[in-house]
Amino acid sequence: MLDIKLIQNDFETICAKLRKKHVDETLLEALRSLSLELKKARLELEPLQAEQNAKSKLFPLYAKEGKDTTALKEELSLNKQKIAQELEHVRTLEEKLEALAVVIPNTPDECVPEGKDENDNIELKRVLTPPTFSFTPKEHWDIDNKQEWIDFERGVKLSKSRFSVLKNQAAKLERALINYMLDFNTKRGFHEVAVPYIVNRETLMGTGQLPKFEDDLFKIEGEDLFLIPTAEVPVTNLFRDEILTKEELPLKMTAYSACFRKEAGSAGKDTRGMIRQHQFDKVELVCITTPEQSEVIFEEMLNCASDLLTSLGLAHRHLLLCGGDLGFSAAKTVDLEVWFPGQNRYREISSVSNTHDFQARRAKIRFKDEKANRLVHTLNGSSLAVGRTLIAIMENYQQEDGTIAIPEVLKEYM
RNA sequence: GGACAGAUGGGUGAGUUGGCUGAAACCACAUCCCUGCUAAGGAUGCGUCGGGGUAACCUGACCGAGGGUUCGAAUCCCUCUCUGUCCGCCA
Repeated sequence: MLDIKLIQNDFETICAKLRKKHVDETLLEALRSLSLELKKARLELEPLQAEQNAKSKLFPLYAKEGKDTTALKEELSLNKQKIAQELEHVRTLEEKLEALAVVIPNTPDECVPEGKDENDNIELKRVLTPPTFSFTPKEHWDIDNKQEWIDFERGVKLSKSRFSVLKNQAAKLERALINYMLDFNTKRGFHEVAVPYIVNRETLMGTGQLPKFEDDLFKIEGEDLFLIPTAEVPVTNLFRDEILTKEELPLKMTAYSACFRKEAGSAGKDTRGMIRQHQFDKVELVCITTPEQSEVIFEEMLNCASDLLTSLGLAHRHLLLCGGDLGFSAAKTVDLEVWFPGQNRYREISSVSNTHDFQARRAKIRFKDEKANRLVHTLNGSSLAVGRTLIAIMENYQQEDGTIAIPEVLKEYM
């Protein structure tokens, strides 16, 4: 959520920033006028309440002095009605304001480039050079054409399209990858946590998936509960409604979880193979920091994910997302794209974002700083999407005879 | 799933015959003093969010959530949620 005060006091700046994200300005104007209206309404309500409070305290005094309270009582009954009216007005405005405020995305950081979509993202750097092959490299489903590793057909039988089953070496590699990634992150100072895969509405509001993106989530029927789309959701919300001490920051966490996404709006995209599934595994990094240190932590997280790819021998590149491609909660995002020889292109495998205080304001995560309580910064990043790493290994480590080599660092995990 | 009990500030925990209690006390924490040695003593401060004011300060809301009764509710009534204990079930 944006800071309403900033919208009141520095409207033009907020508008200019959100223009990068192509937000409809009439929404912002509505938000501003609503917030001013609410301020005015409160100003009318509060003196009435103050009067009611003060005069109510007269009753015990009157009783002591034996004075008659009939007139006072009548006056306050009347005032009470006025309060009820004003209160109703204030609440209506509050609800409207809240409904509007929670669907407006975060403002992008200054470093975010202008742009419409993924074509306007800026490549920051490339790490490792893609491997060369003495034969034409295949896509992962062709390497494994007998479905010895990934059984797409039976995944569909069990559930529906975009579900798959891992078998044999693939199942084992998946497990090895999860352990390797968690160990790698732990060595970098991230503390491992294991969290629920089913969370409530407040939790999803906190990180910004709700109310706007309910269609992307799997909902538990008959309950106000949802399957998590990423571990970022429960891990960030661990500290919802809490006031942390400055000493315990930064909180650096890593978690493995299964992730569930409806992939609404992705019809026809990546329908083959394991790139885009309704259920996938991911190892996530989440940090909670002071505003002062969040940029440093961002780099640390990005390096962690990038180094992880390097350690697996996977060529990749860093992409600074442009305003139009930036997610709802993010102020700044760098995507990591790994080289897929079979597809002959880079594909996203990690995404590291700084949300500044956007999620913190929604989730009320604060820290004690000297005198005041301030909002923390929250950051998240994948390190890495496990399924995509698995198929990246399949494509990059494929041999001419159809077998697949195992990256050196994973051997002890297999 | 059934029965009973409970839900108060960072923690423990008073307050539940409605009225200067937004909240005792203790612990923790912060600053200062004393003392000097690893422990102790003293003073002050210390809930959250918001509005007004240069400031001192004034003021609104909040005692699980929502609603009700009342001039006035942490305290009474209703609904919901959660936690604990016992029973049932179960990996």
